[in-house]
Amino acid sequence: MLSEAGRPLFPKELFDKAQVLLPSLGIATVFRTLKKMVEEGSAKVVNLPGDSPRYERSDLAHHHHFKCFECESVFEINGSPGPLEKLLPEGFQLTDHEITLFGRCADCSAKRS
Amino acid sequence: MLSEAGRPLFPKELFDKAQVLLPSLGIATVFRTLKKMVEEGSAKVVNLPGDSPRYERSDLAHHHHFKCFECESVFEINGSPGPLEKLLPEGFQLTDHEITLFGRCADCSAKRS
DNA sequence: ATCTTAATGATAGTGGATTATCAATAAGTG
DNA sequence: CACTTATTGATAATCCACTATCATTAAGAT
Repeated sequence: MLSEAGRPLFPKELFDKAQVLLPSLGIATVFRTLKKMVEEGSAKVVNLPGDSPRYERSDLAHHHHFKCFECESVFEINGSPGPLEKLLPEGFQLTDHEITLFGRCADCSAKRS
Repeated sequence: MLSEAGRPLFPKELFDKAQVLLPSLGIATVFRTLKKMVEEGSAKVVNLPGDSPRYERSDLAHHHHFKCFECESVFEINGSPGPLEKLLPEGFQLTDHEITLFGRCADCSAKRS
């Protein structure tokens, strides 16, 4: 149940993938396992705006996500824009940030022209 | 029902605020009105990671949001980090982005020291 | 004012994700 | 192996945001 793709997955996606290998698997076990993995630190919750939580392994380098609004696919984006601290008002402390890019992925862009 | 605060609001928040002025108001009307306003373009949906949709007036300049993980308050953040296009892989087209900063707001930072 | 049509409020219903329950199965242990 | 304990699968139950329904009320029109 541990392996993952190059993008964060929904519990249901994980369930479908895992069920191919372990047909008796139940969805409850997926949720239980994910919860445990997050507590233990081996998995991370990925909340993209407007969607229910996805999950990814936690040993990935800091990255963000791109969501194609046409095929709904999510991609990992490496690299970061400039420093974000300078955007904060006086007295605010920054501890985390989430950047989601939206647009058309390479495939959907190609199919369009 | 139209006026709003300096931050995006949940339908329920809007409902509570409006009910003070118009005690007979029902929650259905809030949802209906918001839907209409979004269609007409006078309001905008704000999806912050992990939360249900908030709403804000659409005549605001481009901005992002900061969410205090202590008091849960959301603040508008003006300004933008560097260009985001350069983060994209070949062939990807960027049409929108969402940046959410997390941390401790000025009030919660102060109360802490 | 009378008739017609649109907007509203109360609330039941829906949809989707997640959790609880509990009997069945699998793991450990000695 | 016999027994104790933990894990699992199936599914009912829960939670929440949102929508549908429909009788009532308010607006408009003449």
